[in-house]
Amino acid sequence: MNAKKSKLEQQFVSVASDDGIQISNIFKDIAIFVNGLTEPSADELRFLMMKHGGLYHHYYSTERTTHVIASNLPYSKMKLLKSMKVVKPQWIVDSIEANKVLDYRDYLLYTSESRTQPKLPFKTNFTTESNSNRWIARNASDSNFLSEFYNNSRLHLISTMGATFKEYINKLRSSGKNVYPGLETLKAHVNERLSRSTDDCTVENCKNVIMHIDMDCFFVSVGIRNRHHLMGKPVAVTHARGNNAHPREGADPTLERKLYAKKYEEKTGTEMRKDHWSKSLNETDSMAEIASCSYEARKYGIKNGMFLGQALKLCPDLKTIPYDFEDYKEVAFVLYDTVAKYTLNIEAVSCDEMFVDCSEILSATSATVTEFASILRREIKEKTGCPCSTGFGNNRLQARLATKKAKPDGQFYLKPENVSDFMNNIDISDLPGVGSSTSHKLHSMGIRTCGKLQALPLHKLQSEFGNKLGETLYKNSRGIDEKKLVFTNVRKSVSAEVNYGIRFQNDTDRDKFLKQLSEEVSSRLAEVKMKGKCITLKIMVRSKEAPEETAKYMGHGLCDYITKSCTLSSPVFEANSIFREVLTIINNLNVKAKELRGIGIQISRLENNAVSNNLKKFFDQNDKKTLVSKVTKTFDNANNREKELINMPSTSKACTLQSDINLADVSISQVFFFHVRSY
DNA sequence: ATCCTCCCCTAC
DNA sequence: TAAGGTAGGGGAGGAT
Ligand SMILES: Nc1ccn([C@H]2C[C@H](O)[C@@H](COP(=O)(O)OP(=O)(O)OP(=O)(O)O)O2)c(=O)n1
Ligand SMILES: [Mg+2]
Ligand SMILES: [Mg+2]
Repeated sequence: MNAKKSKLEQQFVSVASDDGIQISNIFKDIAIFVNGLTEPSADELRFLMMKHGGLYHHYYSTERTTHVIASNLPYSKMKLLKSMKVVKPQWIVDSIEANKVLDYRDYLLYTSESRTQPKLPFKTNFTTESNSNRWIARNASDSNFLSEFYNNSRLHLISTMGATFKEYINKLRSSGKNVYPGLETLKAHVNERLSRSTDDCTVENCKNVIMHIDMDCFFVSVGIRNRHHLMGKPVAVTHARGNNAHPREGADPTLERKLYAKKYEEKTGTEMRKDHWSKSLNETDSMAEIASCSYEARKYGIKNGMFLGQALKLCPDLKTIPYDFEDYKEVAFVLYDTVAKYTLNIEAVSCDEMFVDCSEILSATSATVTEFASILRREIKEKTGCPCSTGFGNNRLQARLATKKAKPDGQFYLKPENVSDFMNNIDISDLPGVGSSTSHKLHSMGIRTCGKLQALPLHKLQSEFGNKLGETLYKNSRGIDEKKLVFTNVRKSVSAEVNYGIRFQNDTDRDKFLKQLSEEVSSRLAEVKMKGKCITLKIMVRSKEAPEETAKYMGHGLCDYITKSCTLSSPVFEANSIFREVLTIINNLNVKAKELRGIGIQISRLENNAVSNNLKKFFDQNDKKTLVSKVTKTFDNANNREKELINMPSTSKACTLQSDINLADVSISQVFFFHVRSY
């Protein structure tokens, strides 16, 4: 491959120097870096740039590279390059044809959800392969679909943010220099107080006080900060603004819901009571999901995850507001940073939620639970403008249930002597681990509260729900939870899946998407410096009885789920290796491309793919001459980069580096450079 | 016994 | 129109 490439390069070089003619100077202020496979190829682009007065960078430089050229950029890589102009290669070709530099903005690889970049209208008549970048991707056959989708998927956002904060806590804890400025402020406050509430904890039982903290209707709270007229009103965050669905030929919400219910009955032998689709919708009712709804909206029975159409039936007055992904991130970081001022004994649960072991905070400051909760909540509200609630108890279960009681904008300490009474009235579906399936089973046994649940003997619960869940139900119903907080998180799998917009006409489109997804997973593995032995392909296939057109626009509809995995003798992270395996799997499954409604790739049995391992491999696989030349080539670039990097916090530094590494495709030499420099 | 694969369930 | 992701716990049943 390398040999082939250099031969090509020589050809171009010799052609260029042979005739020595520069055709034009249109690219005189342009310097490109080509990422990944493109059409025209990188070598051809290099040749074209040379002929038209432009520069071609073998390595990406933030200072000097003006444009990144790519046909496909894994989304996770693209995110790191948000500030760069990532442009389709056609820009170069068309510019040469026009003999002037065309507006690169017409050739941007992706469209963003950002408000500053208005989306161009969709024109059905003119969509072609070569200019499809001008229009918004409608389904997974479009090459832009994946990034378009991830840019707008709130579930993708909360998943990646969850992972981000688990990693964030890991990093803060392992950085060693742990200072807790919050403890001093708390102490000062304690010294000023007039009297200690008797209705609170004493020094002895400060041990093992667990706090659970969670933002109140997170996305809504963030969104209404600057929408004063919506405060105190029923509000929901969703993509749709009202019941405005376009009717589509063959789409039948009533039929699909009936089939869904039928399938459910066949499986469970009981009637479906799915909250989120319990009302019949007509074809213009919105099937956009509500990510979060205000407490005023909840009074009407509206819930997170419900279709907007159904919510509007419950409350026609419901106001909807759009997403603001950047703001959610900002607020979430403030939440975590604020708690981290007091302790790093934090188990990150999600972007708006965590468990905290408060034993050290309370014993170090002699603050009461109530004092700490008030101060912490006030601080978070002052900094973010958003309310949160806290619950305290002797274990994570009690803390979580206390939060539930405290909401919204409140705090509650479930003291040991009150646990027994408190549990009696707790609804079984409030227990963590009890979702729709388990609660439905319990309901059909006539059990709705933990008090009732306590009457069932352990063996009965275990035979009904399995050993583990049975035991958990038995203990949790009594307020017992032996699970410890987990402060350092270890990844066990990495995956990327898309079950929206999957519509393929043929295997070629299917395979193109599968390749992009492989690149996405590979890029995520690289981000966390991991590789894995087990590759799993997950697909959703239209159920036989389901109509081809789904009730929800581009939704998956009623599906059968299939997963198939293969285990390799040695772990991999390269996109090609992953693609090869999933392609084999999908070809053996004999599922028609047109019937696919969802695709996912998961890598498990992970091992570290640490820099030092790569370095070692790099040394093993290259002779001395190659090593020296590769490292020298990146020296200049890396030297410039370091100036920018030096002021960054270590996490961003690692990210930026990682993006360079992926981008430049010179992983080892660049890492080598920094590795050596940092010691 | 223990492990592996293919599920199902749950939480955000 | 709409953006139904992602990670982990765990069970059934077959292979070792
Ligand atoms: N089905 C869901 C559930 C949650 N979320 C997002 C939006 C929520 O705001 C955020 C946090 O989830 P929570 O379960 O904490 O719910 P809220 O914060 O919205 O409300 P609560 O006050 O009950 O915590 O995650 C989502 O998009 N879809
Ligand atoms: Mg919340
Ligand atoms: Mg939450």
